Amino acid sequence: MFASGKVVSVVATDGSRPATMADVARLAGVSHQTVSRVLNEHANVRPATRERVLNAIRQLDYRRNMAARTLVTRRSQMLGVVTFDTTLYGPASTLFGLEQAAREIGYAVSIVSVRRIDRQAMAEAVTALADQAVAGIIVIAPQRIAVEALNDLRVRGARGRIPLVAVEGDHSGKYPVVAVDQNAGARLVTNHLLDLGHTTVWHVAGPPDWLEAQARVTGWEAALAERGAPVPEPLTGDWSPASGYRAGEELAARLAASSPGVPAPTAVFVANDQMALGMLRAFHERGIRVPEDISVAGFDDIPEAAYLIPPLTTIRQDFGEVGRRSMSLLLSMIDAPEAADVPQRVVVPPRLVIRDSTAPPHRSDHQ
Amino acid sequence: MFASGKVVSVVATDGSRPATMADVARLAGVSHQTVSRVLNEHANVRPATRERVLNAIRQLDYRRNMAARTLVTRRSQMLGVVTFDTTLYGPASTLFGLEQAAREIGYAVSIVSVRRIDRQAMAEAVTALADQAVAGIIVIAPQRIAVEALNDLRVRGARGRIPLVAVEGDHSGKYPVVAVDQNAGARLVTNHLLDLGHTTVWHVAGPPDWLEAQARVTGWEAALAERGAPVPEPLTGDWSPASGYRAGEELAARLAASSPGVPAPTAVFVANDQMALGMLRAFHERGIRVPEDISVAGFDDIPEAAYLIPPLTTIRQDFGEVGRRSMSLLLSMIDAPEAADVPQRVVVPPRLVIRDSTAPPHRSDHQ
DNA sequence: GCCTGCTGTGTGAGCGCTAACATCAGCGCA
DNA sequence: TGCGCTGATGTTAGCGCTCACACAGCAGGC
Repeated sequence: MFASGKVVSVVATDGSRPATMADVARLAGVSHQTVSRVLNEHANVRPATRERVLNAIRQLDYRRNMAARTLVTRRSQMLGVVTFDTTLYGPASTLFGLEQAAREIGYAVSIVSVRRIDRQAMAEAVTALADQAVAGIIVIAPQRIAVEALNDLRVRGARGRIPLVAVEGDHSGKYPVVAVDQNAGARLVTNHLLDLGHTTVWHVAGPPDWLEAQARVTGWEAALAERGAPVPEPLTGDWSPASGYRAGEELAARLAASSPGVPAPTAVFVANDQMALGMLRAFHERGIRVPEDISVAGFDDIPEAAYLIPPLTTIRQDFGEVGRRSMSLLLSMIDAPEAADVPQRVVVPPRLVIRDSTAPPHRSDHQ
Repeated sequence: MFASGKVVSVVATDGSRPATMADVARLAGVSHQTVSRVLNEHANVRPATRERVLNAIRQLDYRRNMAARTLVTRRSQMLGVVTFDTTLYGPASTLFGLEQAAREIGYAVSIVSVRRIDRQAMAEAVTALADQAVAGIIVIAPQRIAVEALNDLRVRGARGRIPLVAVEGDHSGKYPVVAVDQNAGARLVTNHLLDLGHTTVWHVAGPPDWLEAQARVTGWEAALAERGAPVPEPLTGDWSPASGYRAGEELAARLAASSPGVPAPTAVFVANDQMALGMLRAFHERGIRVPEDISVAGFDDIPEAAYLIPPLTTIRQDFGEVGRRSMSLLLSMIDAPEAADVPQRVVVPPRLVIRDSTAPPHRSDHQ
């Protein structure tokens, strides 16, 4: 009888006002308060009464008015997400995972994407969310400045402090962090290359103000140091294919200029797949073969990675998992605002994906 | 005196409840209604009074309670976005543009990303947004089923019909559409290849249930027909690099099997860049040179396109512009709900980006 | 018989805002 | 002088919900 036929009616069946709690109460022959109790799953409602109310709700196609609820509880069934650039693969995937997880537990998601990250932009973003009385906030804050801005904020809503979780930041701040273990990922690739027999591994880092970029540098250095391998001066890019291309040119020059005294690079760990992609082209144009002349490894495992020329060895980050974990962390903070047992750092392990862009060094040419 | 020092205080300065309109009214020595009038920019408030109110607002760090406002106006300052897969380059970029545009005009954005698109998922997504009393909805609905589901919906909120704009859909529906002209884009590439001297152009299409995929097929066919070129049977992929790789294998087989009677393909228009990327690798592995042996063109102009091997000729879609345009269209519908002069279709022109993956056919081998 | 305590339900107030109406001073004009 | 008009402001009544409390009914204990 209801919701039949082709037309799906959202909210109201006829042309009139949507049903209110009072309408439901009248139809079920109870008070509006009893309807509220049923909706909020309070105890102490007789099963028979509950059934009558539920029937009335179905019959009237009743939907609770969120605004009224928010007004009195001072908290909406909404979560806020502050993100930096939803076009980048990492943030986009995290956002996607976040949204899925939120909706499963009955929260809507309001997003604010900031163009530049600074104190003011961060304050504005968080204020906009506080205005909506969000129950909690997740900040995808991969840059140092974002974490600093966050620490200066006193995030208050109509109901006191708003729980906040940072994603992909570091642990220096006041807020719990959920992140993929960048350091471990960097060690993983570096050790993989070392294991293949390379004397050392070069590195193309991401922008220095990105925490992830720095963690990858640190992990790479540590792995090298542990094995007693020399630590070359890292090159720096900006995550873009263009910057990877430029780094490739530079490495190519070093390859050409190598001599017995100045050994040629035989392996590079590039801080993300897009830069690795640019580097691959730079090498290709110069007739430098990957992995025969030089091994190249990336980070992220973008969908394209498996189809580059050659298929790219890289580190896979499970962004969906990051989204889910941060959501459940946030939820525990919302439910128990003062609990001390909230983990301050949740780490998602990365995984090494070996493809064809890495191989043992070629021992024929120079030394 | 205010907002000084390092700590940015959001919403409230001290530990008490946030200020209400009544607090502001008291401090300014007026009624709360006058405060409301100032806030809503009503006429008939004396400049001196307005100043006093504004000062009080600043002094108390007052922020209007959205929930209360929404409750009485039956409409929130929020826009809803339904999107399919925020991980894909197109939807992600559109979402980004959308959010920027929305915030500039003072709207918050609530997103719902659906995993699979069908009537029920669509109805749920839209219902969730209606529950939040969004002022308008934008649906990024690139698939046929999405448009159909939309047409079956009667999108009603607490305040009657909610304005809705579809992005990247087609025009068969009840709702205005904003989209890049896929057909024109396909013609652009096809003609470019024909102009280079190719006898005909092969095509790798996207999934048949995607409207964009179909529009690209149509445009390609039309361009071929106009020039009297033969229309080869199109191959089909699923947007992924893997499917592009498989299409590449198939074309490679045709190249190998070509004879004077069965001419070899010399040019392919691939329906998106990711598939083109997969195809490039398939060709590379088989020693088929691009563009010497075969020209390859893509669609989208993803950030990687310029750094593929070889750099990819493709069609650039301005997703940011799509976002901005749909936002302003939606806004005009919100402001004038019954206006008949709302455009039913806004088309954003695509642009041909010529790089190195396309060239005149090599007239040496067969033929 | 009465008190106590529990369960199930109803009543009333009020969250912070806007919309509609009410009020009132000041002015022009017959 | 009185009338109506306008501009500036105040007053009142909700929007639809949840919270705190009231209260009835019934069991159990003494």
